[in-house]
Amino acid sequence: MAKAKAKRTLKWQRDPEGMRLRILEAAKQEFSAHGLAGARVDRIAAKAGANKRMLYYHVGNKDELYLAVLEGAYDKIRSEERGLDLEHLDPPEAIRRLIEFTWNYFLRNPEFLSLLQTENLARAKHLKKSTKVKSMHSPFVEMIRTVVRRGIDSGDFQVAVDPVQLYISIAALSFFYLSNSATLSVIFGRDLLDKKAKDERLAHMVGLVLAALTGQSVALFEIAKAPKSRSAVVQTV
Amino acid sequence: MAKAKAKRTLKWQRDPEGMRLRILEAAKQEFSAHGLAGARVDRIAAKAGANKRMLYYHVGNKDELYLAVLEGAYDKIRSEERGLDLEHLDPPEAIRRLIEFTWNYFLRNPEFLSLLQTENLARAKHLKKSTKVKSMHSPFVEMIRTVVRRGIDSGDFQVAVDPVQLYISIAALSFFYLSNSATLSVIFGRDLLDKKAKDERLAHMVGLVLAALTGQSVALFEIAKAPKSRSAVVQTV
DNA sequence: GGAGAAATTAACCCGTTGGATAAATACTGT
DNA sequence: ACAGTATTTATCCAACGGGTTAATTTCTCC
Repeated sequence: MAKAKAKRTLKWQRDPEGMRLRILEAAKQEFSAHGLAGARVDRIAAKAGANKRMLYYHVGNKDELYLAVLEGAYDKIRSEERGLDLEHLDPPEAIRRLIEFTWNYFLRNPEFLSLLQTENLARAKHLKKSTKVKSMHSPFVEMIRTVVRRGIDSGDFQVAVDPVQLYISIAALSFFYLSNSATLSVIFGRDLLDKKAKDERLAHMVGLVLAALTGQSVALFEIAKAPKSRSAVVQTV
Repeated sequence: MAKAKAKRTLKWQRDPEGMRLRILEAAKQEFSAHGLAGARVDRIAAKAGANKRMLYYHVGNKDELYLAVLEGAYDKIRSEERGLDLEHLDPPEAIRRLIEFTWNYFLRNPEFLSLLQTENLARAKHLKKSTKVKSMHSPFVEMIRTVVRRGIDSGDFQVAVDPVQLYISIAALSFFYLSNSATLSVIFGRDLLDKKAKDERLAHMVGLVLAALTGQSVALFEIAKAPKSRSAVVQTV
């Protein structure tokens, strides 16, 4: 019989790279769903369609696996941010885009939020060991610093802000809302994740930050576009 | 011999209430330090100076213990907030005080942050079971709503904001900074918890929120008190 | 086509951990 | 003072979970 063809039913196939990816993906799911201590090595193996031994063979023990996942997560968001191209937008638009990107990225990648929470619960014990992660953030900070400086020079922004401080605030507004939506929804008795609530939140955040930077609180919220002079405009809810 | 006096060395004393408190305190420490899955029942017992059996006798199993801790945490912050007395301050001052209180409360009670993170990792599974917690938040929201309304009527605030949205933003700015300070300090390469950094953060947050509400970005940052007309003022860093 | 390396499976090991059982000790009211 | 109950201690254990060892199968290159 032709050798290339009916190779019979092999019990398994070799696929080191694919296996490694499946393991990391499964681990990401598991760690973000259950935290570091709550994660189960057996579940990761099962989810990856692999034998538990494979985790140790391809990545390492539980902690190393976790760090690999974490590094991958940072890698992904920073690389997407690099494509934002804020240089060619006028400063207020650049800030708006950064906020919108951050918000949407967090929405699309809830595991990223969970992983960060988990790592902070561990006081960044693992991240501190990583050499990769430390180096990839200064370009990002410079990107924001440039936007701020341009905004001041153009007169769009009233006050210079430390770019790190600004980025932390932008991230905070999205991060806290989303990562704590479960408890917040319970205590405030409303679903913070339905369509309408999410739209309102984005508008609120953009308004808050841009108003503070530009001093133009009329443009604060989108619905405040055509108000009757200076009297207050009530935001949706 | 006098009975009240030399009662000899008792092997142990009864103290149900004290024991319960010590257990809850120890559990708070343990859960906030290690998360739900990472917490060890034996460690809690040891830390409480008790026998493991006592946890089950006085509170319940691990999950019930955890919920009791969580409820206690919410209870404490809401009760302190009730003493803020925002009604008698003019609106911008009231907001400033709320921000400062929130910031300082989180600083003084880091376990509260950890507990919330842990509970959100669990998607509020436990909190949903709690009947106590749900009821104690509407007064708080009303308190903020009143401040906002007063600010609009007085002309201090330019735009009406949903009080829940506003509170979430205020909490977010402090919460994220503090709860994620470990990873943020690593990736940005500076210690976000030293004295100077904390002072700057508080000023930044107050400036951000008040500028957005009042539209007075000149008063944004404390150091921007005496700027040379409308040109930009560089914030500390 | 087959030897040796790479990848994967299967089975096991052993400390840990949440929880339970039973016995001992301290109070309280009478 | 003592009986009965509330509180606490002393052990125990079965399941779990991370990690390891050893055998099996597939692939590659000569």
